[in-house]
Amino acid sequence: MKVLIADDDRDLLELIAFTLSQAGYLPVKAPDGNAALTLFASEAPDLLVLDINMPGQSGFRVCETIRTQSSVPIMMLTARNEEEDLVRSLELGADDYLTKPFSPRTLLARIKALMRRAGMENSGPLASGRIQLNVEDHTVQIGTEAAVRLTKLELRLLQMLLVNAGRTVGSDRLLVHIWGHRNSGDRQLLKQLVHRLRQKIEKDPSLPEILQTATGAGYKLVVE
Amino acid sequence: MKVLIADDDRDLLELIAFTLSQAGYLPVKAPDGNAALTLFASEAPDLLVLDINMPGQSGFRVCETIRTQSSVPIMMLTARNEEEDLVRSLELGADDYLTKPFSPRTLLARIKALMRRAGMENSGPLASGRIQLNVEDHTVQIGTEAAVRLTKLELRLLQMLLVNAGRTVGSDRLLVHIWGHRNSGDRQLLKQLVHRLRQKIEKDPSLPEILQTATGAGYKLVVE
DNA sequence: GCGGCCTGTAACCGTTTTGTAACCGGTTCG
DNA sequence: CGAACCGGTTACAAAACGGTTACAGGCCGC
Repeated sequence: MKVLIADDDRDLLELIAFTLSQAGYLPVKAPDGNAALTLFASEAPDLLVLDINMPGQSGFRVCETIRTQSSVPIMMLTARNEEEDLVRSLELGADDYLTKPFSPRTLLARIKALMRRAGMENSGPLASGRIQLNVEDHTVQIGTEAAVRLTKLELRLLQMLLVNAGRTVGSDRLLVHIWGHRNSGDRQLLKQLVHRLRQKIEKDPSLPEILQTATGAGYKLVVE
Repeated sequence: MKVLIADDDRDLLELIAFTLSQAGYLPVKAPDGNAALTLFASEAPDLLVLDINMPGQSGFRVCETIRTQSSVPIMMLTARNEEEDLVRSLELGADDYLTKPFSPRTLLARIKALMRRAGMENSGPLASGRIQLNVEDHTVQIGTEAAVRLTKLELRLLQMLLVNAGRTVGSDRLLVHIWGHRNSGDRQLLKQLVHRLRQKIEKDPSLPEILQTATGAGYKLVVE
């Protein structure tokens, strides 16, 4: 499993590469953004770890560029005071992020989680029961119904619920996953998003069968 | 969710414990490193918060020792000028750190993040005897009965009682755990909450078999 | 620039949850 | 005995929550 790491901090780059090779991955090292793009093309890694702050091409740019051609999982690295950038990263298509400093253990755990989440060997449609989510072209198909087009946010919501299909996902977790850190009291956004998604995927949106409410806790997907 | 806190600063220890109990965690307090190790063995907490500077065993040592036997998430606390120790801590397997002073809000956010990362956000159903508490979607199942939905406060109460199943839990402790510090005379709230919970989980709420009263002391859960 | 979606924001409504008060019966103790 | 206290219960008010409607600004393709 190849992992491309891009960071201009030499020490950190080596540390990460070492950690990953210890864990059985094949690290590919890029000291800046341009190298990252070149190596991405030549090495075809299975996962990317991008620092945001890099000379020349920022991690942002790299992420943006790569997302135009691939849905490979991307993890961003960021310093503690760049949290607004985070939201932008997620919007650009990054899948997870880590705030520096972090422990090698943590990085490893998150990378594993990302691989698992991405399904890795199967980067195609994410499915569970009668729900089939096609991440690439933003559509879902429920049972034998016609496929429905989703917006970016609806996709994120459904993705998170589908990964945890059958189990309740807390509102806070959803908020963080969909919008990045947000004023914690902002339940209205989630309320809205759930409502809009239900209009699209439920037979009778006022009696939800798929996207159910766990009052006081969160929402869950019923997939039988 | 039990959290072991080790700090020799009494005030800070109490503050952290209070903050965590407010947030629904079960704090366990250790005034020094040795106590931390003892309590770690006896209480089996789900997360550790360790101050680095402590008389006797430093947080450092404690971290090292515990890592030899467990991969429980560890957060280190450090004063501003101890940053070198930090790096060593992280290398030793700590998962995150906070620099003093910090706000309770911050601590809480980081602890939550840590739990999530460790994948123990919803550490599955907490069970004892015939009582099965599902924290993630706020339900309990008693024996083979249908699962019952609980409110946030009912969940906290039952959680506290279940963790101490069979033993009496004092009213004051319950009050603190559920509402945080409160006008101490406010037993009415607890009375109410117990009453409401009994309506949901007891076969005959007027003859409680599960949630029993220890007159003058508190309540306890009978799980046989 | 226009019209279309997508997203964020506010307001309203009915329901659930939580807080507060009052009453009841039992026990304790001066 | 009677006042004080305790826990259980009933009743009601206040606050929070979730669903819904409506609307405005942003963005994109035409």
